[in-house]
Amino acid sequence: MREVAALAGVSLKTVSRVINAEPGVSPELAARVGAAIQRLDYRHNLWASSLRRSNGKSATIGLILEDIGNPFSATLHRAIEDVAVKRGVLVLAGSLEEDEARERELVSAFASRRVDGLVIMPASHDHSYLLNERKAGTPIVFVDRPPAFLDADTVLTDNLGGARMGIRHMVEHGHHRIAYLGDLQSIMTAELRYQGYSEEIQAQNLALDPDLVRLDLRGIEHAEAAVVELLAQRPAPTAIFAAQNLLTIGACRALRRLGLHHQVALVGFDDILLADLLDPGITVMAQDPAAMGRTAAQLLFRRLDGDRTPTVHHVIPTRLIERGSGEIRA
Amino acid sequence: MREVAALAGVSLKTVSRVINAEPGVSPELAARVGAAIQRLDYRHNLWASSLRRSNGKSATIGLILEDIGNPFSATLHRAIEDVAVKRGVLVLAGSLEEDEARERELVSAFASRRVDGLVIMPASHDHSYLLNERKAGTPIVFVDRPPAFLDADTVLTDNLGGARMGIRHMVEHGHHRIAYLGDLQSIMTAELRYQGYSEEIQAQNLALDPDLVRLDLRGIEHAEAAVVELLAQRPAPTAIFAAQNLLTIGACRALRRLGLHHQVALVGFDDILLADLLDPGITVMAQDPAAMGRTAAQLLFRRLDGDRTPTVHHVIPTRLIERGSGEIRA
DNA sequence: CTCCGGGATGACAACGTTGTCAAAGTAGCA
DNA sequence: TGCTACTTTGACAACGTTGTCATCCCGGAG
Repeated sequence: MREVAALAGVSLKTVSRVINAEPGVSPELAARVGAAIQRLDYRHNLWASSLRRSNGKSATIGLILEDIGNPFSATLHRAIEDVAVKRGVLVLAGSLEEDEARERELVSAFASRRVDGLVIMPASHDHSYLLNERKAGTPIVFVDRPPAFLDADTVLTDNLGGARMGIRHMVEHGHHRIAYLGDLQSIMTAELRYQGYSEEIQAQNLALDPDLVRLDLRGIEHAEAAVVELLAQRPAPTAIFAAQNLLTIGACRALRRLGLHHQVALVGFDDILLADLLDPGITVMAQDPAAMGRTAAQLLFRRLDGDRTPTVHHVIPTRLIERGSGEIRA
Repeated sequence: MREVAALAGVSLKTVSRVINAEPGVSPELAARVGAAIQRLDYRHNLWASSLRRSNGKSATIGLILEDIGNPFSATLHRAIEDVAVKRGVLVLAGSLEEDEARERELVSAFASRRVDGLVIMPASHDHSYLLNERKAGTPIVFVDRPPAFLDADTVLTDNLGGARMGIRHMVEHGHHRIAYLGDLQSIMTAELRYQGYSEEIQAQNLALDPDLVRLDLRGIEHAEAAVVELLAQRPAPTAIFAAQNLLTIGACRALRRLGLHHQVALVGFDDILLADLLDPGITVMAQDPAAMGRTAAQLLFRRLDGDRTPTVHHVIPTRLIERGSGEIRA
């Protein structure tokens, strides 16, 4: 900037004025400064600028996701970016992989970079450590999973309601023995989905049979094995509710392997790309990560704009997509 | 930091020394400073620090992708993150959506944030504008698509070779009339895949029939319509090569709709989640976005570490995954 | 002619940090 | 005792920018 000022024969401050389009610079000087900027291909230093400015905004927000690479997180990320670009804000993102320590590391890395706000899909179960950040004025929005020991804005999928709806759908198709495949119970969303399953089973006056339930499954292979086991029981379940993406795929694989994919009903939680090309298509309770991201980002920016109203808890509904596998009758 | 110094009863500089773990601070003072840092929950300001430091590293890199939300980009992003975390580096990412202007905006936004390096999956066709960044010492690596009018490190999929292998595979299964579905020819990778198709067709002494080729298709619906058209011709093609993800899905849908999915062979470029659950499974030439991301990140960090050797061009091979649809005989 | 008002411009300090260098303290040795 | 050598600590400037305030210049009114 000093060089630009020298080349244009003006003071530093005038260059600053031109860059920030402040009023009160004669057109002639502005042109000279503009030319100098071009010639030296000068780049404004946003950090120095935000360091000096009183309110010190960095036009950057931090995003903490379970895994940037998985489709759910990636769609969420993209939706947040779409809201952010409109305000010239960039997004720093990091993956957790269910690692609580990593969560704190990332928050701390974001804090040293003075992000304006934080969107978190948490892995840990105590967020009181975030009190400092909030005291420093950084708004925080939780997505997909709620905060613990901290009151903060939240955007969640209707896990409990979605699971109940999925179970009800199968009951309506005549099923009484519905097996359940669940992810790690330590994950709040997994717990809620299981709660939805058991509530709905009981609401329908069915027996909650522990032999039909497989929890803490990680990944496709585990689910596949679990389904083979479940179907070997007598009486065998006539329907399966898979409470997560990969578990649905595993269940699907197992059913095909056993040649039962036209006999045993299957409903999955969370949509799967291509699920409509299969035969039968896989019926799912679809989440809406794009809506979640959009909502979370809008909430965050409202807070950044000074909204000090009490914390808000959004619940994004799930949608039943009937494709065949969930409509197989008992 | 001033407050920390006051509370600990030491000078600013001593606090700075403790934070950066510089040698020559007595353990007693270090402990006092540590306690003060805890008590005031002081946060180091990385930008002020990198502003002052001579080499001024921001421990942040910029990543420009076609669409953070699509599985290919997301996997690449994740692979880059995995390399970056090991060095305590964070990743800023943005989506292009094939918008050349947006590409320059993003580069400029990254530049004002003083990122240490840039990984770009470009949309534009002239990258001479990046010369400034490079002159400023920012290493740049291109992924998936090569730079134009700029010599820079590159990590590409073997598009031409992959397409040739896919075509050869179908020829070996007795096909002579192989249709081609291609994305926008303006995209370099699409052009290369088409070139692979035509080279291999000619190398096999087959006729390159323009009636079998549909280029500039965007998305599932277009591909679906194109396949219906292609198969209405007489003589009809006996095999289809879909040169991109969504086009493969579109082709698959069309074949199912026509009831020809067991008669007409199909090979897609780029793998599809769940492709093995379909009947027949979809044979693809799989790219390896994780390897591309890893390679690109390693390259970038080598440059950041001072590697000044001539530019490098990595080609990541594709892999043929046989699942059934590509092995249907003519 | 002086004086006032207002627009254009610049000098300077400050944001939070670290590199440089000097000062102060301690120990060892002749 | 006086000197050196070394360790520990702090004062100060500087990184690139902007907020504050002073200065300068010009035209118009008294």
